[in-house]
Amino acid sequence: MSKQAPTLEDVAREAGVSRATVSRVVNGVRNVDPAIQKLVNRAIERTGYAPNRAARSLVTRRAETVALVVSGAGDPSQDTRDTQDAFAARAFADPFFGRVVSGIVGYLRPRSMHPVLMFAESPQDRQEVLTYLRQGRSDGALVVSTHADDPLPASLAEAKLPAVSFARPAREVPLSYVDLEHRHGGRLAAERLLARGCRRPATVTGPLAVPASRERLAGFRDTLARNGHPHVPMAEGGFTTDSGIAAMERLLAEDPEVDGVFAANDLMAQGACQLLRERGRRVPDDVAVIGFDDSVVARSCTPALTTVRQPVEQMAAEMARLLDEHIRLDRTDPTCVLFEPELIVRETA
Amino acid sequence: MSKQAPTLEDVAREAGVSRATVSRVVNGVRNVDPAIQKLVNRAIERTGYAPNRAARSLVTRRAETVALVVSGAGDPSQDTRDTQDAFAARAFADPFFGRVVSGIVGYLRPRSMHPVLMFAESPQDRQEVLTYLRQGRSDGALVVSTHADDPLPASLAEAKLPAVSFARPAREVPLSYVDLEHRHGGRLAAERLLARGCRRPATVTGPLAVPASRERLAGFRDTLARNGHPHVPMAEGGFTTDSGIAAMERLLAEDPEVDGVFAANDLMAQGACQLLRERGRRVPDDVAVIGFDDSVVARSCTPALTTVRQPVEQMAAEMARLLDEHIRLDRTDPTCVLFEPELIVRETA
DNA sequence: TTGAAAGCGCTAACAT
DNA sequence: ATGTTAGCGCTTTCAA
Repeated sequence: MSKQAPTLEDVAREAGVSRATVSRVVNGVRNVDPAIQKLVNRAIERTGYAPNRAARSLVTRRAETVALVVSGAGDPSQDTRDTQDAFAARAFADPFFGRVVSGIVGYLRPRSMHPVLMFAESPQDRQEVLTYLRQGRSDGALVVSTHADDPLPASLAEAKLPAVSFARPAREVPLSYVDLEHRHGGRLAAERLLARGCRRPATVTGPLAVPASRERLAGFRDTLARNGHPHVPMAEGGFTTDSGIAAMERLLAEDPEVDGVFAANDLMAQGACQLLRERGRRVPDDVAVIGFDDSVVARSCTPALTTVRQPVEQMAAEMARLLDEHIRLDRTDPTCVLFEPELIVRETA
Repeated sequence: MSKQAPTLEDVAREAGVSRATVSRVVNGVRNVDPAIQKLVNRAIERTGYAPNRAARSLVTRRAETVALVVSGAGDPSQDTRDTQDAFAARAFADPFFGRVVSGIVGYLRPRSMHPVLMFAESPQDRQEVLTYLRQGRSDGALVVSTHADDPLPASLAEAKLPAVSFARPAREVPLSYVDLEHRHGGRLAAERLLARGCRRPATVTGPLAVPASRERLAGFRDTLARNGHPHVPMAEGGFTTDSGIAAMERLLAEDPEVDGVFAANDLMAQGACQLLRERGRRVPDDVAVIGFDDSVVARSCTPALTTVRQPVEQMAAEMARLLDEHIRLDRTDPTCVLFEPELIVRETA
């Protein structure tokens, strides 16, 4: 820098008061004479003062920053640079992630906290996250796991670092999380198909390693079983459009007469619709399709997707709120907050 | 915290050396006796020491953090919470953004620098970004503008804050940037269509307010004009699949005989393909389609998209490298780095 | 209500 | 090669 940034000292001199007083004004502490307050504010303006975060953090012990960690399964063998890059891109490919960020930023920003983006795929990566937090670079972590057996939540809990996870950690880990009543979501989908008079329902599931996938499936199946459908054809997908296409193809091979499909997310539902049309089925007249999430594609694709809404933004905001609470209260018992899904009826079912 | 985090002092005591020596070991400074080094490292391990970032930043004047700013047009009237949330989600909806993040993280991470995510849509937001940087919370900014007339680059330049923009700032701003030779990209697409023997080419452009869109169009048009196609039907899109569908519909209305389409990004190309098939055209037999970007959808959609590749990850990494350089050299002249597009031939053309 | 002063944990210049 | 020491800019008792 050509010119040194102005410090509290400079402002104090300019205003003819002490550092402490300026600090009080800056931090909005009461017990400051309004006249002096004005004086100081003017001095701040004149000098163009901006408080140095490092100095403040050093004493407050707060970074006013949280880590937003996208954490994968963590096969150590895959730890190449290529995979890592792809990992980041893949995470962002799902519209789901944009909504998570949206909700988090919505909460953090008014509190002038900021999210630091981190990707953790390998054990080293995860170690780095821990070190990062222990250095106080961020006050806590918001974790979005892409795999069921992500070991990060456990490490975080063990290190007693403030953290909140999106979705319940797979193993029993004493960590706060927000989640959806996935089972209810599956039930809503089943009920809708039944109400439409579907006689041959089937489902495209998410990766069965993911608990959410299993629960959506369970809710769907149980409801159908209770209504005279003991066996429901299913095909596992990978939450991508492509995998939805492939899964639908298998479903059609198993039962060419399917007339109702529940896909465990919108991307796969979209893929299913696409394949059905290619195979000459009209949606929803021949086959009804229900998605999950109510992501942006649900609204924008044609025909518009009937889907089970997951209030991702709200969930993400709640995640941030919980973390904030843990940080400020310095230690809180693990809390979990569950959200209810909602059926959004559009054109496909 | 129940237990105070160990400090340099603690480690020094444990190892029986001075703070300075521990600091040297931690920072890998030479001139340290290997024996003592070992001693210190053991002490670090025993105490579980992690250097406090705030303290270090206070003296080094580095946050080891950069702001990754997604910056919009900034109509002050739209400054509602809803719009903001949508803004974040929208930015992430484009696979382009995931690639940018990928490239940036790929560069930053090995240098243990971290990106802080920020969205700037309103004037207040932009002011916040400036304040944030002036507080030293990040060492510089990587700016991805979603609109041509984004005023942030100018403010950054004026404040002499280290910053690099993705794409040339609209007005003449003395700021570093990386960009693509968009014109060449348009030319590649035109040449491909000509080589295939297309006689009635048309194009779906990006938003014409975006310089990149205009340049791709210019390159496409100029090349065709030089080859006997003075007039080329065009329809403006908005870089989304939907807008691609709508634009293709208009194009078909203007000339039902089109046999070659250049779309200014892959999402729109995908939309165009979709509509063409719905209208009974085979792709590429009846109509050839060329996209732009070579994003993940290009590879995954069927038929796979022939497209003009933009090396987004490399560009983003270069952006980070430039910023890093500016930060370390403390002041560098604005630099621009241009990348060359490349035609990727797949199935649609 | 305001000021003086201690100290947060670290790096770096200087001394040894 | 190692130790001593002076701050970095801020918040926060404690006095006044």
